[in-house]
Amino acid sequence: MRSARSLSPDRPIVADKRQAILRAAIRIFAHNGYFSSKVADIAREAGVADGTVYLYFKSKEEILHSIFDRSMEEAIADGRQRMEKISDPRERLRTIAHMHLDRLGANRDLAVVFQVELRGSTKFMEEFSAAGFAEYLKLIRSTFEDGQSAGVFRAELNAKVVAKILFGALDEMATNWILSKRRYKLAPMADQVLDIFLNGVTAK
Amino acid sequence: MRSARSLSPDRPIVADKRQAILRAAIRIFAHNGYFSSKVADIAREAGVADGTVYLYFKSKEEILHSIFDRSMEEAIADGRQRMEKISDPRERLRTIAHMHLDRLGANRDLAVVFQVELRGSTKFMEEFSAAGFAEYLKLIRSTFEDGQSAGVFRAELNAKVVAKILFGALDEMATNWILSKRRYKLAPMADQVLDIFLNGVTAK
DNA sequence: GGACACTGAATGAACAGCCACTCAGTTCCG
DNA sequence: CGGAACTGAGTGGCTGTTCATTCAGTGTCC
Repeated sequence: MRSARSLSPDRPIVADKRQAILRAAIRIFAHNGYFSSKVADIAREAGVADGTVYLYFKSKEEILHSIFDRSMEEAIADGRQRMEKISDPRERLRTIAHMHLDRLGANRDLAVVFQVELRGSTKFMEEFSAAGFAEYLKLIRSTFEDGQSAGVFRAELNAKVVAKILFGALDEMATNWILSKRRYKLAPMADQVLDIFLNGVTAK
Repeated sequence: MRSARSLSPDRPIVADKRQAILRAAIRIFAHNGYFSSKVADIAREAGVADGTVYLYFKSKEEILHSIFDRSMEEAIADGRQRMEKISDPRERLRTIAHMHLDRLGANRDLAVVFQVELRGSTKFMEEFSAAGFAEYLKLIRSTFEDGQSAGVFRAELNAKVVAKILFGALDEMATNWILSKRRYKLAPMADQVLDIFLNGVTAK
């Protein structure tokens, strides 16, 4: 190890602890719900003292925000990148849908936080909605509009509504998957949604 | 009025107070969120003392449950009744969708409770899901299956998934309507959803 | 090399505020 | 008068947040 840590001057192990706390919080929130989760539980799960949590986060609420921000940022960056290589609007929507369910399906705890905990108050909803969800809906919508311009999709449809429909359908798949006792793969549901959706919006 | 109340033997004004508390709770929950709502606030809004709330409800949580139970019961009874007069599966789904958004669109506070507050914890979600949502999904699903048998809808589609898609789309319309700053009518969105949905699932 | 001073990350006990729920007492009504 | 309905101040338990204290690691000076 030696003086390796002098490479990151001020905060040697910092990134790890922050990360550990976030990971712990996702698990705790998912299992107990945001409001029933105690900061002390998160600290224990992360292997740090209660006070340490407050060296990295201003409040319990900020932890929830950070979880959302990090994940959403990652997802959108990831998405934009994939979009660059695809030009067909139908394929683009297909990719978006798959990425959506892939991501949630890969981490059940995170999915619970996204599908349930983040929805639990208008206050949160408005904040989060303003931030990431809105942007995500816009991505779907503009992709759809491209398809309309290209004559692939029915021109008379309201793109904003169409975007909500696709999002809502995917969202319901995710929520149902979490609540279901049965264990099945989430990602493949995307194809069934797309089948109906694309069939419904494609210009003849 | 006089001795009219002796018609309901044991609890004269009971229904009124119970009703008042429920109504108050809907407003308070919608404005502050379930967890931030104080029982004292509900009591004040209902014009009763704190303790009175506990004469009618075992706990704060039971109030939330009652709101859900009453509304859902009413909605489903109402729905079944309307279904009797309609035989065409497409018309049935259209009616379900309209009733869904009509009901939520008619009472914003109740809509907030349903779309946001009831979704805020896996615990609630599981309980509620088990109860009413599941039954509602089943109603959609079996209506769709009738349509499949009749050759109206594509036979190769998984009815369970189709039901989730329709529900998810409607649900998203409602949630978006609540969160939106813009004021618009919710009910008409049903037609736009149905246009795409029916177009997507109809047998050619 | 080693003694000393310094730094700031980490700790966890203690605090302070909050609020669901209780219950002893009051009011109301027949 | 008696019982039922109602009241609302008080209580107990809980938990987010703070902060005095610790101490491993680092730099400085002789």
